[in-house]
Amino acid sequence: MKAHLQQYLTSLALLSEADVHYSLAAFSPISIKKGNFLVRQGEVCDQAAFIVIGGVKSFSSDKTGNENIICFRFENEFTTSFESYFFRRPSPKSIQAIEACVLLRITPARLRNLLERIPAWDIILQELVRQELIAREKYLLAYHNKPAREKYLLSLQQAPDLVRRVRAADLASYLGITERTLTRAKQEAR
Amino acid sequence: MKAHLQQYLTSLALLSEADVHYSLAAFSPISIKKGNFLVRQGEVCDQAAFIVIGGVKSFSSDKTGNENIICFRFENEFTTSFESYFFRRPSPKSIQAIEACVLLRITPARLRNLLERIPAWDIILQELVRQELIAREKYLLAYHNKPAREKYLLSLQQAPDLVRRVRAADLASYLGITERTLTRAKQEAR
DNA sequence: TGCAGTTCAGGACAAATGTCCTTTTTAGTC
DNA sequence: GACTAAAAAGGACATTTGTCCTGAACTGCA
Repeated sequence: MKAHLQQYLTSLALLSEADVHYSLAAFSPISIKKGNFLVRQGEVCDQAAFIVIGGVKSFSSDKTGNENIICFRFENEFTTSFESYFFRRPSPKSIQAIEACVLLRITPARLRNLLERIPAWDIILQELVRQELIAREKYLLAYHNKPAREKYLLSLQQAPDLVRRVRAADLASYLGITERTLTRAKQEAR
Repeated sequence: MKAHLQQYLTSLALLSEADVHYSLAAFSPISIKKGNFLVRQGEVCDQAAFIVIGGVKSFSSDKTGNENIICFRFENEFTTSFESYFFRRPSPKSIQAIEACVLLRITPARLRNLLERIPAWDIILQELVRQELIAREKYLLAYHNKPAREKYLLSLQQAPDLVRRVRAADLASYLGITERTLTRAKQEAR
């Protein structure tokens, strides 16, 4: 169950074997169904999760319920509403399972404990934040200010697995276009 | 000249007076004209800068020269091509002065020196990265998947100073629309 | 003050995208 | 295998946005 996380933490080469072991104990496994929420926009996020199986989407939604997806996460990635989790503020976004998921969760309290006992966790978190920033910038630099067809072709090229895996409506939201426009782009690509 | 940076560093409450003093010495003042580049896309960024006076834009540009602006920075903010500066990789974006600027620059080598001598600089950098991530997410959560007029009204409301200060073409690029569309939005807002 | 370069507003038309809806396809369940 | 729900495709039309262009307003500097 925790084998993937164990391997992930080991591969970072920042923790001793004992540290990895101690760290694993701080995570609790949970299975959730497709459609369940890890966090709801406006609520304080009290968990970060390592995804063992499945995938999630992060998004904001307006009063009319339109979803604005800004990121997906899958196996062997962490997911949380970063600001909300660390600063205990209402979350600006929701995180929802787009597939049945198996997660390893950790509460802020347990994470604080890890940080006190194992200083290297500080490095790990720094790196996660950095990667997250780089990912957001990469998205903006590549997709922002591009017409729909180009964005679709780009996603096909840069993230074919994502295109295959998420449903059309979610991919469209991520690309900042409507489902109808995505269909047209697909059709023209044939 | 360095008074603003001194005040900025002091206000963080992370450095002793001596640390602040030592830190200031690592920064070199430079004046640049509107239009000059701090970094060019594709080159390795060898400076981070604290903006004393003026403003800059960060953007990617495609072969046709279209600018895709993803962020602005002004007085009392740091600016750099983060990944390029820290990992010595080609920068995915350019940073260019949109006004005459007075900057305080620091090279990666000098920053490393600061990090060795003053551990609190680690905290400062972490915080800068965090703020950067939060800013990008905030943009995406608020502006992504919104029609042009709404984005313009939102920027008017959330960042009126920015709207006043940057030229229309740059604001349009930042909002992901054309200058013509921005003009229409302005007209309808009257 | 006048001139040149830059920035901004807006007309006319074309193209892209969105809305609303129906049909087809797919996936899951008993 | 049949039934149901979910997802995807696509038609018809409205709206938004973009392109190309011109003229007005503004800015900096001689």
